[in-house]
Amino acid sequence: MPFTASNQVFAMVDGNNFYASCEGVFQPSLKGKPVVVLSNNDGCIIARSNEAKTLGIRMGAPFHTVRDLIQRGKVKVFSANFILYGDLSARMMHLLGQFTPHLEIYSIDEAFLDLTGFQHLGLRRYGQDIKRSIQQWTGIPISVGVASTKTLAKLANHIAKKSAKANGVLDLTRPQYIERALSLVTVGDVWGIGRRYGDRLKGYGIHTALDLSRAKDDWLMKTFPVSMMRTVLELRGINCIKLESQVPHRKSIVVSRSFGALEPSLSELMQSVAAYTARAAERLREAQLATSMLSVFIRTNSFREYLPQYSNSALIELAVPTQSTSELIQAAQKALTRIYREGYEYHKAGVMLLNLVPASQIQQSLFDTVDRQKSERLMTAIDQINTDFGSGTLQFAAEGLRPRWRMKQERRSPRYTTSWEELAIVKA
DNA sequence: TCTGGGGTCCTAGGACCC
DNA sequence: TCTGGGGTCCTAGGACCC
Repeated sequence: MPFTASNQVFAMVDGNNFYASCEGVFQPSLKGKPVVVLSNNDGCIIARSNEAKTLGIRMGAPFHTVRDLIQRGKVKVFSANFILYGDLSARMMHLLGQFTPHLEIYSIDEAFLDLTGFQHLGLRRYGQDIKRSIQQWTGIPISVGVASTKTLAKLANHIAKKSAKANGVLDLTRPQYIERALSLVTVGDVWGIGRRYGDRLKGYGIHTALDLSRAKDDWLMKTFPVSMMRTVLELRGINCIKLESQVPHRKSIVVSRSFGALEPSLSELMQSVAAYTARAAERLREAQLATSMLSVFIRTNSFREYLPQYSNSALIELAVPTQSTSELIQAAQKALTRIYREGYEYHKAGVMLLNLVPASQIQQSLFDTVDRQKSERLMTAIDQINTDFGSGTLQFAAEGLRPRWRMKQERRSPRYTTSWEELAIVKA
């Protein structure tokens, strides 16, 4: 018996074309029109409405390579507006929480729901209820996949989104349907199998999720990392990946940006690194964490093979975990001077905070020269002002004023839900 | 001209120690 | 000059996810 019945029931819910759908929530005139959303720096396509997909605009395509398609197809183009998407996401997750005792928020637009014990309600009907509710209260269309493991729920969701018959909801808990479903899904579309493993598997004659579920265990174990075996067991209905409703605290915080066409000078690199550090430190305090290790990296544009290439990073350890922006900016600038070399066109820089610990665990060191309590009060005050009066109201001098290197965002929609200046205007 | 950003996990291999 | 095995820890790089 390849497919084990399990009592567990998971639903995987995600927003269809989430970012593009978010743009449509406050602009009903976009309905039925092709819409795309661009990455930071307006670099490439990160979301497409169904109509934009039909035009042949590929996910991840650099903006400039699809400019023609976009003009011909009269596609509406937006710069990413993550504040808006985050807010709509929070509303969606809040509603989903009312449908389950255990919710795992997996990404900005995806969640797993524990529906174990809900079978008597009719899982398909329950899924339709969820879908209707989210559509009604947020305006976001979603898809729902239901199955006995998270990997199968993902797969059910994948089919639900594509099949007209499913109408956005697929219940895959009954074993007799699983084989057929697995045969419909390309191996590369299975959760946990990416491009590389997908190609390798095809090389071995494994083309569908069904083929993969039938592969030999010992061969899998010696050919791939253990994560592959987990995926295969999950496809067979054996639970290996638990629902995580209590998210463990994150292990790293990264803030990085590319500079686009600009070639920053050393002083501009210094400013940008200071600004990224300040942003990372804000997120650190928001999560009530502290860091004792900071890494800075810079690199040239690897797409331009004809130019001299350079990429390096430097790690700075701090004696005591800290949340202080000024302390971190000092460390970051020290790291940058270590790795900076003249004569290169830098394309990207970033700051990583590592070794994160709960802020409550910070212990004063004997050799500590910083007055931590004073620094903490200052940071709290700065964060509060920036929350109340808008991000960037107060900033550190090291970040520079009106810098050239700030990213391009020429087509951002208003922050309808989070900014007083940008509320939707209703004409009656 | 123009190619995102932010995460996690796993493994291999080196350094080091006994 | 050649010669051992085993354990731990760390890091870099590769793979995956959204």
